[in-house]
Amino acid sequence: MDIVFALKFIYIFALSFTNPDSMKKYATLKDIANALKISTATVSRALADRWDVNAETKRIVFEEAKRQNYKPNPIAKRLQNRHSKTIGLVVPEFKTSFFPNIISGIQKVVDEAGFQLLITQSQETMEVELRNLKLLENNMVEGILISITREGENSDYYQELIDSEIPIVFFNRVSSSIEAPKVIIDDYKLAFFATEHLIYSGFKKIYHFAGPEKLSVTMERKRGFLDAMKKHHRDISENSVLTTGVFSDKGYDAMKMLIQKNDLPEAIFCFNDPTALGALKAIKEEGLICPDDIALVGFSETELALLVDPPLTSVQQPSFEMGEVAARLLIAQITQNPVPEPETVCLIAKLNVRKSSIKVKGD
Amino acid sequence: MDIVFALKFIYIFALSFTNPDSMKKYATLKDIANALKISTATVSRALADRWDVNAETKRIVFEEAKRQNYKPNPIAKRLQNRHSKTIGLVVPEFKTSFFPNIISGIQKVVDEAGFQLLITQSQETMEVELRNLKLLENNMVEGILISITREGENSDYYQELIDSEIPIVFFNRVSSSIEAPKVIIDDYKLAFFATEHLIYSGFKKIYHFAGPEKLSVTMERKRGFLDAMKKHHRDISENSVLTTGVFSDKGYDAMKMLIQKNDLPEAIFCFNDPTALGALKAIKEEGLICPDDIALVGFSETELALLVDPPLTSVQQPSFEMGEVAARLLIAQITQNPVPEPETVCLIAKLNVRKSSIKVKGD
DNA sequence: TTGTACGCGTTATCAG
DNA sequence: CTGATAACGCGTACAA
Repeated sequence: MDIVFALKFIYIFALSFTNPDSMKKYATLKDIANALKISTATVSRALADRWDVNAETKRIVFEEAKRQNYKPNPIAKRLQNRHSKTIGLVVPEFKTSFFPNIISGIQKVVDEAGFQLLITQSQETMEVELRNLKLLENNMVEGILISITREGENSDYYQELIDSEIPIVFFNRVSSSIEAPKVIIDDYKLAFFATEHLIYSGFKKIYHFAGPEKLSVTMERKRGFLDAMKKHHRDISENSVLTTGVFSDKGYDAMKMLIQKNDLPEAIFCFNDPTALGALKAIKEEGLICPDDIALVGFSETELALLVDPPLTSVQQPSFEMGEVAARLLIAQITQNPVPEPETVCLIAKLNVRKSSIKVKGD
Repeated sequence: MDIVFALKFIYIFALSFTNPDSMKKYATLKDIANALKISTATVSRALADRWDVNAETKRIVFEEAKRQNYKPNPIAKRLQNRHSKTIGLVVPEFKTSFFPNIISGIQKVVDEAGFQLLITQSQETMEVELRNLKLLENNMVEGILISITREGENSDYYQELIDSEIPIVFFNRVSSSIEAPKVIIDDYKLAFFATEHLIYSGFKKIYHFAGPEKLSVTMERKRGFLDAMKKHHRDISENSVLTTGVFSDKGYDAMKMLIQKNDLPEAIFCFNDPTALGALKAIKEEGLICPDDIALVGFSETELALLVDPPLTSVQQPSFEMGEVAARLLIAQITQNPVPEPETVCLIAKLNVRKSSIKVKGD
C-alpha cells in the first residue's frame, strides 16, 4: 500500500514535471495493472467482462477499478477504433420551441446509441451554416443532422460531405437537390386540410401568408393551399398569396399592409405560428376581431398557440418524434453495412381547430 | 399508416445487428510524409508553422496537405495533451426560449475558445440531472455549466466533481451551498421594482405567485415582493403569496382557484411569464379583463410576452449575456493558473412596463 | 534543418 | 487463461 502510494506520487511528480499545467489524475488501466501486478491487457479484458479471463482475476480487477474510481478514457478508445462516436446537428435557430423540441428527440436516440451530439445554430444564414458544417467536419463527426436555413442550401458542400462518407440526414427543412434520408411531415396535405377547413367553415375570401421562398416547406404549403382553393373553385387573385417570413414581425407587417390597403380577407392561412400571432397582434391593434373579422390558422404549433386569445387553430407537428426518427435514420447510415438506401419518412401531423378559425354564428 | 411506421422501425432494428467495419480514410501526417518521403515529425513541425523548418519544405508540405485535404485529428490531439476540450452543460428544459437563448450565448464563447459543448437536459428532475452529470464526467468534460432543477440540488455530487478538479459554474438557478462561480440577475431588486411599480400604479391588493420552493430565485423574488410590500405598509395576508410552479398550467390553476374562492387581488406579480400567461388565460375564460380587473406582471420574458393581449409587463433578463458570462467564467476556471477565486456575477435586468399592469383611468 | 523514438490510454493479435 | 507488443495520430525531446 505504501509502495503503491509512493510510486503513484513519483509518477505524478514526473508527469507534472514535463507538463506543469493542471493535470487531472484519472486512473488508467496501467494504474490498475500496476497495483495488481498484472498486465494492462488482462485488466482491459477483465473490465470488458470477457469470457477468457479467470473469474477471480475479474473480481480483483473490478474491485481495484472501483477502488481507484477508474473511468475508461473515451478519447483513447475513439482514437483506437477510429471513430469519434459524435454526430453533428445544424438547426436554423433556437428562438421558438420547435427546434428545441426536435433536439430533445434527437438527444434521446443519440444518447441511447452511445453517441455524443454537437449542436450548432446557423442563425438562418447560409454563411454560418457553412461555417458550422466545417466545424463539425473538423471535429470528425460521423454524420450530420440538418435543417437548412431559409436563405437556401449549401448544396455543393452537402454533396461533398456525403462523398467523403459523412452521411447527412435532413429534417423539417430539407434539401431538394440532394439524395439523402429526409424526415418531413406531409406539409402539402396539412396545408390542404387547413385550407379546406377554412372553406368548409364558410369563409369566402381566403389568403395565404407564405414563408421564405427557397424553402421546400414553403412551396409544399403554398401548393396545398392553392390546390384546396382550386378544388373548391375559389378565386385566386395575385394577392391571395403574400410572401412573409418566419418571424412574427413579418406577419404583423403583412397584416398591417393589408389593412392599410383595405384589402381584407375573411381568413388567412399562415405559414407558421409566429407569423399568425404577428398578424393577430396587428388585427387587434386595428380594433378588428379574430375570428369575427378575420380568421387565422397557423402551422407547426408551439405551446403559445394555446395561450393567446383567441386560441390559435394550428397544425401540430410531431417535433419530438421527428427528432427521434431523424436520429435513427442517421445512426443507421453510420452503423449499418451496407448503408441503407436513403428514404424519406413522412410523419403524421394534425390540425387542431380552435377559436381563431371558427366562424361566428349568423355572420 | 401506423403499421408502416412499425415495420420501418423493425426493419431498422433488424439491420442494426450487422457489424460495421468500413473506415473513413482521413489523410494523416504519415500519408503526407510518405508522399513526400520525409518524416512525420517534419510534417508536423511544418504544419505547425514553426521557425526551425526549411521554408521550401514548409511550402511543399502545405501543398501536399492541401492536396490530400488533410485535417488534423482532434481526437489524437486530445489524447496527447490529455484534455478533452469539451465542456458540459445541464439545463432543466428546452420548452421556453429562455434556456435556448442562454445556450446561444454559451455557444458563442465556447466556440471562440475552441471548446466543444455537450448539452444535456435534466427535465427538471434531480435524478436525470445526476445521470447527466455522470455522463458528462464519463466524457471527460473539463468543466460543467449548470442551472439546477426545481426539485433541488445534487449538492454532494457537485462537490465531488469540484473536488476531482472539474470546475462548475452555476447560472440562473444556482446552488446555495456550493462555493463556485455563479451568474445570476438581481432577482431581489427586480422583484422589488416590479412590486413597487404595481404599488405606484395604484393597485391596492397585490398578490404574488411564487415559484418552486427549493429554488434560490424563488426565494429572492418572494423576498423582493415582501420587502416592497412592507416598505409601503401594505397588508400581507397568508394568501398574499401562493406557491405555483414554472409552467403555465400552474398559473392557470392558481388563478382559477382564486376566482372560485372569490379572493381576487387587483394585481399579481408572477414568478415567470408562463405562469402569468396561464393566469391571463384563466382571467379571460372567466370573463374578467386584464388589467381592468386584475393586472399582471411576469418575469424573465420571452418573445411571447409581446404577442399576447394585453402585452405583458415583464422583467427582461439578459439571457444571451448570461450564457456568455457563465461560459467565460468556466473557461477561466479551466485554463487559468492559478484558478481564479469563485465570484458571483450579478447581471442587470430591467422591467418592461406594458399594458397588462397599467391602471385604467378613473378606476 | 531533419529524423528517430516514445508516450498519451486503449484494444487486438499473437505467443506462451 | 495471461502477457508482451503493436497499433491508432499526433507532438516533441533528443540525436544526427
